[in-house]
Amino acid sequence: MAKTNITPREKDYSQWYLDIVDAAEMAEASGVRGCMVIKPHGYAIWELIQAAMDKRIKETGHVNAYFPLLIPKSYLMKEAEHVEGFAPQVAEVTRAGGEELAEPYVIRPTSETIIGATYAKWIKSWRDLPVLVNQWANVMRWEMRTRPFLRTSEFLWQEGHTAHATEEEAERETLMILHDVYTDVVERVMAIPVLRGLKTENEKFAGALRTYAIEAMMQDGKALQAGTSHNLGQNFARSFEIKYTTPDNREEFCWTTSWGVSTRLIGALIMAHSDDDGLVLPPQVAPIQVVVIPIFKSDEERAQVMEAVDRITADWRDRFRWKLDARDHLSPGFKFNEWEVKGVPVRVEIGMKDVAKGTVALARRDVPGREGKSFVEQAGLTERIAAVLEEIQKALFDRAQRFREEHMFEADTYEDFKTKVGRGFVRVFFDGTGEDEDKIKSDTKATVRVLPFDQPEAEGVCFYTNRKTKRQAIFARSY
RNA sequence: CGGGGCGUAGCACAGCUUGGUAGUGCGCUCGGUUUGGGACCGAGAGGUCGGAGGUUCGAAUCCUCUCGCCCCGACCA
Repeated sequence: MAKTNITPREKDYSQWYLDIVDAAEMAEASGVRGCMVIKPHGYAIWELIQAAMDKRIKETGHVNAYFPLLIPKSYLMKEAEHVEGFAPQVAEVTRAGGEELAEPYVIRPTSETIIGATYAKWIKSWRDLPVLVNQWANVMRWEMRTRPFLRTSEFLWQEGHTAHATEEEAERETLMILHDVYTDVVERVMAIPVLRGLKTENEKFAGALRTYAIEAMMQDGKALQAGTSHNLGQNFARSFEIKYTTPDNREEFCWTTSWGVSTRLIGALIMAHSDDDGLVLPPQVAPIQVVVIPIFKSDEERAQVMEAVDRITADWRDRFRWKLDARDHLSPGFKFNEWEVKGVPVRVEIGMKDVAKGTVALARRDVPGREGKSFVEQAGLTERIAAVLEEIQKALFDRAQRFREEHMFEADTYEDFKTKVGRGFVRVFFDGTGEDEDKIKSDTKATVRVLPFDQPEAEGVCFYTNRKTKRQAIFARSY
């Protein structure tokens, strides 16, 4: 009998992804085109990511607030580049209360405009700055083609919006979020290594001066933009008249930023770590870190096994997120598979043999099969599990990093580039224009993911234009 | 919006060509036996066959219209 009904990655990566989402009960289709129901297991993962992000957002001086779902259409129209970028994706509300509205509302695709209009009222003096606000919200962008978590018409995210007195301060904020919040959470909590850098003009946020991003590599060698941080310059400040009076009584426009990560991170989590048996979760974002499966035949055995379970789990309450699976109509084998598919990092099996020997069976999700299963003493089990959870967290990051290194290429010529770009990231000297990027994209489906922060000292030759340049870019196909 | 496909039980599908009692597997309910890698036996519940119209003695099946969904391509956190 087949172990799972999950399509192997090698056969069809895209179907594998959909199968994982379904089998692990993370999300399902809804009655609304392009919108998913996030099921409890998927949502619990989101809550853990959210908690880690929220903690760091607050530690870095920001506060949470909430702005409306609906935005007057005229607001969206104010920033020219912004309108052009978002107009095709915006849903509008034209009727309410049984009547045609005098001015339509748009359902927010992002909140720069309504927050800009608000900040114009909040900010009068240099003493009011900086304004450091974040909101957790849903947004809607009408997408032609959707995939659970990776791209849905409605998605959940956080969007930070800050206003500053100087360009330098806004730039510092933009980079601080990228490094200290986004990279920290994605690498340390989600165990996904990221590349950091600047987006090209082609790839930046509509209305931004500059966009910085973290990019993660998926197991099929494609890139996933995992978070973006924008220095908006004075673009929105001018459109919305976000102005302040300086200490020497001059009126100046503010410098604003915005930055966000979304439920797409759950897609990254799946595609970075999971295998053909199901979801694999880093312990820090696992809703259940340890599952205990008791095994017994008679009521008498049950009593003995459960007594041992109570004993070994007595001090777990504040240590682990754990669950006892005592459902007695299901076989142990069924339960093993079910919790594996759902990505639970550690499984403890305990039956009569263990009761007799004072042991348990301990299985690691990141090491499938017999290899990941060992028999350990009940004494000291709590500490042992704590250590194993840390090992798994580290092992997943190391594995993902190794994978990325193995799929990181360099290319000197366009021909060479073409042979490599389908397999991973390609780092090249590049001084091409936006038109060149478009051409490369239509030829190869690859785009500049980032102009990495770690640029070389030495000059090289652009792989596309053959001109000398010091600028390097990382190209990849992306989600 | 173009190209392709599909709507039959909670899910996956067969039945349609050639009209005649609506089926199979999984799941679900009940009873019993089971339980160290997806247990088994028995009994049972569950359907306006996407919708509307038409042809016919009779339509899941044939015809017309309609609605919805999925996949592939053009947009994107």
